[in-house]
Amino acid sequence: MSSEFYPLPDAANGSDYFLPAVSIDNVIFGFHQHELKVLLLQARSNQRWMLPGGFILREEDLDAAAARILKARTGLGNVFLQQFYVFGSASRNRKQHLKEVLQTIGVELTADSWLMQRFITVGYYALVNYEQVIPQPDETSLTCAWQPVNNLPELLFDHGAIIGNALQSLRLQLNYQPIGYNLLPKEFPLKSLQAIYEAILGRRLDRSNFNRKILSYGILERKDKHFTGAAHKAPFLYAFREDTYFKALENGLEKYF
Amino acid sequence: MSSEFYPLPDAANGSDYFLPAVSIDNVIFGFHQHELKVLLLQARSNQRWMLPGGFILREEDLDAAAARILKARTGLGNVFLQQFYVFGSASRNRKQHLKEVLQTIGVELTADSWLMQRFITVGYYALVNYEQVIPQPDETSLTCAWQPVNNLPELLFDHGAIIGNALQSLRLQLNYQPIGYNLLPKEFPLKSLQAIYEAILGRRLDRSNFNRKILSYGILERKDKHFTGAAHKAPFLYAFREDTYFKALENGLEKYF
DNA sequence: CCAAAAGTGTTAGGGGTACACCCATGT
DNA sequence: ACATGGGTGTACCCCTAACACTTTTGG
Repeated sequence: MSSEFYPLPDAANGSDYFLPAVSIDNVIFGFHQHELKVLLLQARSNQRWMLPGGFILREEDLDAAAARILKARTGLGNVFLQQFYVFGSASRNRKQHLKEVLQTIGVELTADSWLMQRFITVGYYALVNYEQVIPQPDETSLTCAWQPVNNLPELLFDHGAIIGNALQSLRLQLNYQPIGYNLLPKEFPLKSLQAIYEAILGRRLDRSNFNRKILSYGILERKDKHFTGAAHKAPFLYAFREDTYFKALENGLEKYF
Repeated sequence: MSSEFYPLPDAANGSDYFLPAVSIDNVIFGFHQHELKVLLLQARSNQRWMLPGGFILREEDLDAAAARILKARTGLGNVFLQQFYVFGSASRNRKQHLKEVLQTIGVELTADSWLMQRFITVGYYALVNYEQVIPQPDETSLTCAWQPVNNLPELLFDHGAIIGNALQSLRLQLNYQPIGYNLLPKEFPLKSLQAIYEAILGRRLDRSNFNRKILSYGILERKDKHFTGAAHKAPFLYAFREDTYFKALENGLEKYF
């Protein structure tokens, strides 16, 4: 939880708008320059980074709330969004930070505010196309920006642990989720897809074997060659064949990775 | 949510004791007579079955709440308990049922009761040793009893879907969780372990290959033979070697199943 | 002796891994 | 021509699946 205040509740009666005691935090993954990145917000009050989060409207599905919060920071709708864990430790403490954050937008919190009670937060991870995202900071944030997963800045609260947990879940579900489909543009070279798998798995894969494996399942369609201007063979571009891809995911690709 | 009312809240001020709007439901798996079973409660008010559930104390860790709720129904502490999903649809509707349930213990709910608002519920699954459980119904229930996973009675709310979801999660995590260790007594024949894997996976496994595979990793220790009195060769009993077993699980047994 | 289940062995096939090799491209 | 990276081929190894055979037990 942290930054999704639309409609902006006044601190005293936010519980008229939102489910009390529950928040959502989104771990939004993008892929750029052969690196896996996460979209983060930087707090105005103390320059620390945090996950884009928010609350659930009184009569809103949990998934819909996560999608609304994601849309507010990225502008994107209809993206792949997956719940992965609930963080419910009683010692999750955001009180001091919340006070400071809300002061920057001129809101004073009293000790009995609905925001000052203990919260549990539901973690969602999203896979989005980096190029389509227009990061939008909220009122309490300096910036909204991509940060490399392998070199994260220091994070507020337990947000560092939440990202680690998201990555681990992503790894476990790798063969059941449309990883590349969401992270890549429509057409892409195999090398990019391989780089994504390598970034998520955290280890190198053999190029030759990767190509054979991924092509063997018939989920990709070969398009034209792509001339980058580099001094080597131009790679073919590929696109996912939606019909076979989603059918294949139902049974998992575990035989392939 | 449903049946864990200790300390019993009065309907008006339960939110003084509990986190509002969040509940827990436990899917408790046991193994008996070659069958996977789930521990359920039968409501006094309408004879329908449901999952044992409850609420989270104001300053209680989520995991601790799930453990407390499990202990109230089974008498067991220190068991394997794993969060698997949050059910957060806005249309999860328990209002009518809650009214009826609480009437059976003489509590009248008003429309503005904390219990009458929308709840999201966190699903946990537990693996327990069937023989150690002493099922304990709560005040609103006729009985607390084991039901076979493959032949469940009709369930209240979305509890049927929750059990299905728990099973699916269990399948996915099969190679990372100490399945047999929690479901079986200290010593057991390989056949029992195989039956558990078959029940969870929903398909038959080859006996010969299963034995070779499971033994190849050195997580089992052979004990004495067990004479059942049946007219065939007496099987060896085995016990988990805790040292190697838990080390092996960290990396997963995926090469083995 | 027989039936049933445990224990052990064997074989064929497939897929993963680790390479080697050739091809296309722009400098 | 050459360096770079793409595309393709291959051989070895291990695992899996399927099934056969032997051993033990009580009827």
